[in-house]
Amino acid sequence: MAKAKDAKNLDTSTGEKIKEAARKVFIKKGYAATRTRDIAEEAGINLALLNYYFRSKERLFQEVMSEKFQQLFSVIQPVINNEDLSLEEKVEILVENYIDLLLENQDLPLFVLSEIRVHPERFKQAVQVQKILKGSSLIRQVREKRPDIDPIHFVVSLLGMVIFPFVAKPILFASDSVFNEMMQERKRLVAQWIKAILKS
Amino acid sequence: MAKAKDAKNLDTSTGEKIKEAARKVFIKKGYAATRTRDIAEEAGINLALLNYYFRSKERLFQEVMSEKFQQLFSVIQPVINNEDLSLEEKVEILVENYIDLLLENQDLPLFVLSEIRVHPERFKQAVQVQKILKGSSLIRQVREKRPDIDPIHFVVSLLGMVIFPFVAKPILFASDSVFNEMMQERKRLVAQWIKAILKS
DNA sequence: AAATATTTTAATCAAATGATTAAAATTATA
DNA sequence: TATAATTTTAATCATTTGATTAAAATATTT
Repeated sequence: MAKAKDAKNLDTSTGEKIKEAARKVFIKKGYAATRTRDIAEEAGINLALLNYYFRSKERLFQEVMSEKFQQLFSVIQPVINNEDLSLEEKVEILVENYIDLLLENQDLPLFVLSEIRVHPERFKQAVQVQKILKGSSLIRQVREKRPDIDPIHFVVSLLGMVIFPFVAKPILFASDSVFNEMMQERKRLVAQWIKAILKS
Repeated sequence: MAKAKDAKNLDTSTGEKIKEAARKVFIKKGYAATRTRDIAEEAGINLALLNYYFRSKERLFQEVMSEKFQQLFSVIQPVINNEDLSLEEKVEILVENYIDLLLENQDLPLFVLSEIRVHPERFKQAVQVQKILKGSSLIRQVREKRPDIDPIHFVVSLLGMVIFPFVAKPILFASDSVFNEMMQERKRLVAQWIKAILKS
């Protein structure tokens, strides 16, 4: 075989170069505004190679999106189902980890959410998220502590307080440095506030 | 003159038919995925009329977006600057009014936010929102009550708790009816919770 | 080294797309 | 009613776009 799949080529192979360029361009422009030529140029490869390696723009996008969707939930899943953590510990870790993830990938939430909005049919993974969440240790612990309120309200509040600033950043925040400092401060505040409303 | 600008034609005129179709299609698909032919078909008019009345796809979009951007903030502005309302009253009214607005226009936040993300340069209006917010009566009242915390944290939390469910709806909620009931219940909860964390 | 398989390139296609044009139809004005 | 202005239509343009093809270049196997 002539395929360059040796260890040292795994991260610089043509396929990976294309995928990395696709991540960058798809996330920056969204699916519809992205031209396969943009990706090819960004990757420094011939346009035909994109189709040679990934068949179509659509399939390349699916690979990128599937990866980004997972990235968005892989931080949550191990925490919300860790039976060894108390409810308050879960809240603290979730907030801290999620803000750190989003600070490193600020366009992630809006990229995923806006593509889902336009093409909900492509995201059957979303149904699974609902199931995993519903059956999680976190939800059970919240229900025990506050049987009077649907636990999803607390989860939505936590996620809203953490994710929304990233989604509304262009409207609400002036500079990057102000935003970043604010989000560091916010780790402590959101954890504190969620714990407070769980008691209220 | 031959223009049909009589009162009875104002809402069914060709220009308004095009604009209404543009609202529908742009919001459903986003700018990049929208074809001017989609809008023409939706409006039941000849494609050339779109350019005759609005010059270009770009200009038609600007009109629609400007309208929708305003819609998203016109509910807030009068409340946050009403000197006659106490902080707690402002919180209650903001939450109630905003949830009602978004229940009637569920795609509004994600439509506006995702277009801003992809084309931030087109939204100079966003800077004004920051100014108006910063100088609002609401911010002053929050600062008085909690001088220890940057008031923007509270505003972001309120907006996050209210807007995020609409943004994450396809992922977090199964059916429309469940969602709508949940959001009605949420009016009371978010108001209560924001008031609580203002005291914590 | 020769033969074979894989990767890369330049050229090209067909369809889609935003926009324009010139003529026809309609409406308003004189 | 005749004339002028406005609106609407069908046809067409020039680009753009995703994808393909056939040949060239490179790497692998025998």
